[in-house]
Amino acid sequence: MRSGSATHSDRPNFLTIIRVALDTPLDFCFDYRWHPEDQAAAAPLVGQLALVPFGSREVVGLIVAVNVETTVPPDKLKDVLAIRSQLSALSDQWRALCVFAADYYQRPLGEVAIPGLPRNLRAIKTTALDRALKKLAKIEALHDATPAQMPVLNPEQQQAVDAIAGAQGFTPHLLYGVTGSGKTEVYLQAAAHVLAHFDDAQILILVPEINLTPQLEGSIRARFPGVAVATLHSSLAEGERMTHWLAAHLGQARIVLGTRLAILASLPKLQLIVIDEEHDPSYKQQEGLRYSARDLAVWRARQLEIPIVLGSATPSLESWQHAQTGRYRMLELRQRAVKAAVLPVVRLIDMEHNKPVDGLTPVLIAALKLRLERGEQSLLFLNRRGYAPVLACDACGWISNCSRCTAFMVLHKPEHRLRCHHCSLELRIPRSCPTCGNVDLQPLGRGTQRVEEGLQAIFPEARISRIDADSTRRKGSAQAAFDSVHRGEVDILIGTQMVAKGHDFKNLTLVGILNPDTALFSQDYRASERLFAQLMQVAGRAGRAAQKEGGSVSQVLIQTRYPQHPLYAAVVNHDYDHFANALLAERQQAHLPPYLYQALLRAEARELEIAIDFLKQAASAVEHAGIIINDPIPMTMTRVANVDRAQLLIECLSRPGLQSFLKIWLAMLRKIKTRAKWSLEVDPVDI
DNA sequence: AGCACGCCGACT
DNA sequence: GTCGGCGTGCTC
Repeated sequence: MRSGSATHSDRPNFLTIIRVALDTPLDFCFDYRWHPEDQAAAAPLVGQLALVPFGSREVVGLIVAVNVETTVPPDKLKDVLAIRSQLSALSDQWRALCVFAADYYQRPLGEVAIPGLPRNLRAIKTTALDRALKKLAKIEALHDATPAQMPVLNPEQQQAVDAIAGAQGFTPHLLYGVTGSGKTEVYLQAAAHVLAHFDDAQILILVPEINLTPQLEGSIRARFPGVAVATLHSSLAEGERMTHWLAAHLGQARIVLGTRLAILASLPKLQLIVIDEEHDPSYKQQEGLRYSARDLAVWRARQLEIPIVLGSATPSLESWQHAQTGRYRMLELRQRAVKAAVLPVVRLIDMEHNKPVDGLTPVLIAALKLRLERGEQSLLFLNRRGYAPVLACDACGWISNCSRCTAFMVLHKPEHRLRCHHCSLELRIPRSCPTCGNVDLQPLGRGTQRVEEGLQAIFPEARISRIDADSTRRKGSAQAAFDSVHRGEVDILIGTQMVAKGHDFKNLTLVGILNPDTALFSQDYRASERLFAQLMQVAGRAGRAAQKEGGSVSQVLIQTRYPQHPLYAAVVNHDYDHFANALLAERQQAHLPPYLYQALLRAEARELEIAIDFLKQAASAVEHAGIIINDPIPMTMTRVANVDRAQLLIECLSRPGLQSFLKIWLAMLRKIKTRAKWSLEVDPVDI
């Protein structure tokens, strides 16, 4: 134990000041003294991790500078406790990525760089790190990049692969192709090309949700049997996360497959990035550092001067715009690659003329009946879980409001509960109306449970399975439910958006979409873009496999009250091009993203007034040319778990303009004394 | 964000 | 008499 500054001043030549980024909301770094215990200790390097005392705790931080001159008074300076010298330093490029993200999203560097590291790397003890390093050292590095046999590509796919393989330097590609057009095969062959041409290349493949797309991981491993593949996602166990992260950092893992958090992985030999389903909202982190993994991926590709592939059947308007203007290279897959597979026929069912019973129109019921007779599977998509979204009293008008949120409590019949989906408050279903005593309480509206009940009454013999967040609460139960569908043990599958992603149901020939209309008239201008993507994605569950001889063409039936709506016309015609172009034109005219850049200041407090008051102060804190500061408004769902929330939208026609404003503004916001909790989001998606 | 310190209410 | 509520202030 060293103590007393006299010791240090005795040998000033050995004294080094190092600057460390720590995971704290304070937007500056911290300086520490370091001197070798003995002559053998190697000097700390930028990019290494260091254990330091911080307040009353000991924490691990990232060394961002050594031999700096410090302005911290000597009596405040503390000594570094240890350098994690067994771990090679994180690269300049990785740190530059963190610096960029911190700057762009207006957060301290440490909050970007540290939380993404495996928890055990941030631990005081290094036993887990040492163990993982030992384990990796024993694994013989795999070298054989020879892929297992490669399917022959159709001309469009081949063109796409050639374009990616031939790309020089930073080249963003938008791989635009409907479900089943063979995007995955393009990724795999582009990857094969990169692995064959660079001895030590690493490839990063991002997917929205790794648990819902187990097929991709399987295809990658099968295609590259001699290549080390590592996965990175939030449901890894700590030990696995440590070894996988280290394998990436050491360059051992040649293909890294991960969710959004993998974009912050250390990948020293990165040569290609693939973002599958690039439009997917889950690429946006929605708490803490609210980054867009897709945007960071593009930045990273530019920084490294490597190609990046953004794949989607329904690209985000941001990427679509870039492809239109030529900033991204458009690679289009028009044909379905699977032999004999054809696009499903999409039909609209006008609910005005086709009155639903229990939420199901006669046309849809007849279509379900036909599939049952043929022994084919059907999928009903309804993005609303529970039995009914509200319970109401006819006599006095009471409705099941949550006492803690601006929301209804949802009726969950199997559990005999009213449940708030926002604060998880649960009540027993009241036997009679709490205000007037009426015993005849009515469920209003329809969720997946109620559809399941109604369907079972119509088709008592049918094997019906419901997949939603409620039916799959137990770990592994979602997988079990999907497996059972794949084994053909289910005739009709009812599901929320959980069933929309990834799964490829071989014997599924009917998709019914029950209540999509609400998104058409949403306040959120992004709702229609999302609805289109979701409809295409669900529709893609049908008709993926080659049709049996004489089998039916897969059918998608959409129940709607607005069959004339242009969005549905585009879905029926499988015409994203025109739809996206029309949306872009609207956005341009209305001055909305991607023609405008936004930031959102949110505030929350026990009383709405406190939050609004803070936002008002923030709005008047500074004036700035070219910056539009809107009025503070309560959020649509004002109260969640007894906290009131409000927000303030900032807009600017130029991204750098917004950036430089935010920097100044934030410094002023930090000085405002308030009891509200607040946070700033750059490029918000939910407004 | 943590965490400690600090000053006022109901309890073994 | 103490446990503990969360307000305020600091972290190299």
